[in-house]
Amino acid sequence: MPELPEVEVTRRLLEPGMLGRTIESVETSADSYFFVTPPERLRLRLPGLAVRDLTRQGKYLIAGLADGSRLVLHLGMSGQLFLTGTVGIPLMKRTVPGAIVPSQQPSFIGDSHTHLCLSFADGEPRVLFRDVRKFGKVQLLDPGISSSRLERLGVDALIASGEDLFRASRRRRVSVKALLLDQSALAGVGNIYADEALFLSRVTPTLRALRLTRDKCQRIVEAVQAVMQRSIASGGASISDFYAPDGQQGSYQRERRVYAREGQPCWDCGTTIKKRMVAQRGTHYCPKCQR
DNA sequence: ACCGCACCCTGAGCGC
DNA sequence: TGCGCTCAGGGTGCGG
Repeated sequence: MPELPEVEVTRRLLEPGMLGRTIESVETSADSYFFVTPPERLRLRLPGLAVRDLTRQGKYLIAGLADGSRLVLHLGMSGQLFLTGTVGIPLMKRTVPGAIVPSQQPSFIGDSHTHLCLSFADGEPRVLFRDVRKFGKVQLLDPGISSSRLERLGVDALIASGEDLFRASRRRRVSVKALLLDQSALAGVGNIYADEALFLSRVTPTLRALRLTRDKCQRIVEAVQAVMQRSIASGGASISDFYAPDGQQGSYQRERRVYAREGQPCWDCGTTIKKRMVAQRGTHYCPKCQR
């Protein structure tokens, strides 16, 4: 689900519900590989810490805490972050029990897919982290400790230059599609925006990275940023089930030109949009516009 | 160093 | 209705 634009939309809506607030208690589901930091440790360490800032690096959200530690969150494929209380949270077809009537709380808010609940000293709202497939991650970094996950990331896609992509493409025999999905090249591009940006810049997904010119890299990065900025402005892409922390869905899916449009006509030339596997991912493109 | 692949997990949609 | 199969917007770790 979530690529850079969805994570940024999440960050913007979550920020006012976290900034300056002191965590009072932490509830978690049972330990699983969702927890890079074991849940007992989160329950022990987080209470008493205020949230200093909420930043984003690629698809990662990072809450800076008062003692200098950082809570790193990744949404994986199906992760959702919610603020309780606002509207009653749409979770697939259900609503989180207790999201609307907090007083009826049992000990744990949310459903069986809710893995983390942060409660704050000043009351509602709480922050819920739900993730059906558990490909998401939560990790607490002690003050001054770095994370190999974050260190591996390339320049954030929103601020990258054509030259950044060009440098990352040298001596890479992989397809340009694979290069865009590589988080150490540009951070934040996923399958949807890779396909959309390649369409917009008229580049075939299978083109070898080492054959890219500076000029083409420039066009691709401009296209990546154009589709991402546009998506952020429209609340992200809710193609299957992205919900922002306030329960709202985005509308970027209505603007997509190729992703999940196989068999439909290209908006520009009318040619049928094709889908094939590139870099082990479903890849959508217009065979006439992109070559 | 780089590359492709298996794998982590659950749910939806499809054909039979 | 139900079964089994495939696929899904991500990332890591492994062997070649």
